[in-house]
Amino acid sequence: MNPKKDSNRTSSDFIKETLLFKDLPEEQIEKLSNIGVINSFKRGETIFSEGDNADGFYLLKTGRIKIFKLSFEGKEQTLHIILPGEPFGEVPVFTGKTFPAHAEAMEESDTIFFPRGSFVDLIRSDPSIALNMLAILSKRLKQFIGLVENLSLKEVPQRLASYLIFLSDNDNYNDSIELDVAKGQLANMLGTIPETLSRILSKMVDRNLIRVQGRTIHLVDKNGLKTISTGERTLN
Amino acid sequence: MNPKKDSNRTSSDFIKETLLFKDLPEEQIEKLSNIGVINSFKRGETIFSEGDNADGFYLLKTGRIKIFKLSFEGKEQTLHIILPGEPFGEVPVFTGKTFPAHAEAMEESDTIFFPRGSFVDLIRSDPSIALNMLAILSKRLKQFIGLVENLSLKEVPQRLASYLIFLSDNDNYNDSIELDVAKGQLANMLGTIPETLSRILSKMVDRNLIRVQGRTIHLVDKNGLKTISTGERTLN
DNA sequence: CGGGTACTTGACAATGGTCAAGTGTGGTGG
DNA sequence: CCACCACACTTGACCATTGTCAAGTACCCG
Repeated sequence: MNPKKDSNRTSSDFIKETLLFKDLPEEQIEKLSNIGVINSFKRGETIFSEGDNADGFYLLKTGRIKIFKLSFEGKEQTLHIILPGEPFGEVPVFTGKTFPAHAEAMEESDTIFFPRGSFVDLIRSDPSIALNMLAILSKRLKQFIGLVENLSLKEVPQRLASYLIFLSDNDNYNDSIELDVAKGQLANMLGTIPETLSRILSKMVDRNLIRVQGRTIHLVDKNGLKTISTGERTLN
Repeated sequence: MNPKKDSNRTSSDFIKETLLFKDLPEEQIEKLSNIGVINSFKRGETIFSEGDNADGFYLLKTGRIKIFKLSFEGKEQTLHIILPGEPFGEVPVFTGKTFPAHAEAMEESDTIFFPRGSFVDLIRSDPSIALNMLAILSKRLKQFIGLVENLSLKEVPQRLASYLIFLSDNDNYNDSIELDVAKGQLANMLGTIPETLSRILSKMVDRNLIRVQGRTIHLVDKNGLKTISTGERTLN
């Protein structure tokens, strides 16, 4: 098989199914897929670092990307986990010139990079792209508001309970869920550390709220979890 | 004086000087100022609450608006303080239908309300508005990233030091600053409570980092504050 | 001058982080 | 197929930071 031709074809097929570009006419899609540069990253590889100059943004084709901040001492706070079809690193396209956070591949990932200039031109010519991008940024803003709320107004058990409920609402209606990330990574997302997460999980098991088998978690008392997630009840 | 005519005139003059609408041709400005509905709020009055249905967004003409979240127990986390010329409540225009947070006037304030439909039409017809709005949302996203970083990765003294340095960089190069909000409100912005803020201020005075006279703060040792703000040094 | 609000200070409690020492567990190579 | 190693996770003892509750002081507005 011819890798170049193949990746071109799948690129345009892929692009037109993303939330960002779904409304574009075929010809624009073609143009985009010629402009976009495909890059592959191995698990753990850095895509960009906070402060790096940004002359464009990325669209994730396959894999998963972690967007995060690091403290002076090296503690990590995950801001976002990017899934296939989502753009990332788009903030500096519209504001300044440097990335406000770090991006790292969580697994083998393929990205498509779009240079800033041609993307801004596209927006000028096609307002539906602008509206799509506005919707994406607004959604992200909302997610950040939720994250701020968690970090500032909720304690770790509440955050964990919220996350478990969130997963079970999304996945299925059977009350057994599969963590999509390692527990250490989950701690980073919830704004805590693995030790604390581990302790709270055991406490929840003691209280007969959940059962844990590796990454599988059975929600035994979903209502109990809900009252904890709102802060009505505590874990003590 | 004729209040209606007057407010119309100042409306369009005001609108064309905002970041959002600055690039619009005169005729569009006129149209907007006819569409926009002026509302006045007294100090402490609620503009909207989290969960309220949103069928448009606001532009602040005069005064100050606080955007905030409340916890179950009633603790407040300030997300943003809106200044004249800035839009607010714009997120649900592009995503869903309800406001993700509360908005309250911090002082006597005049706002201009734009219904969703006509604004989306405007974006479709004029891409420069879209780019302006994208710039505004991106900037806000960046601010939220900073807030998350503060809440998750920094302790309160670091947050306070960052804020003091931020004010002094903005205001003047003379190392004396004026708090733009009450200390209790500052505590809400920094993700803490008045008691803790008060204690840390006194500690900073003890360490000869600052001097405090009401809302005026003299930065005695700006370098010291900087090393604290990064986490290189602590306050102990 | 009076009253309410904002702010300060103290004693205490608790949440969650640190450090250290285990206990799995999965994947690779022999 | 098993052994081993690295790494993820767990658990315990301890401590720091910050929140709670209560009381007192200062300050501003009418």
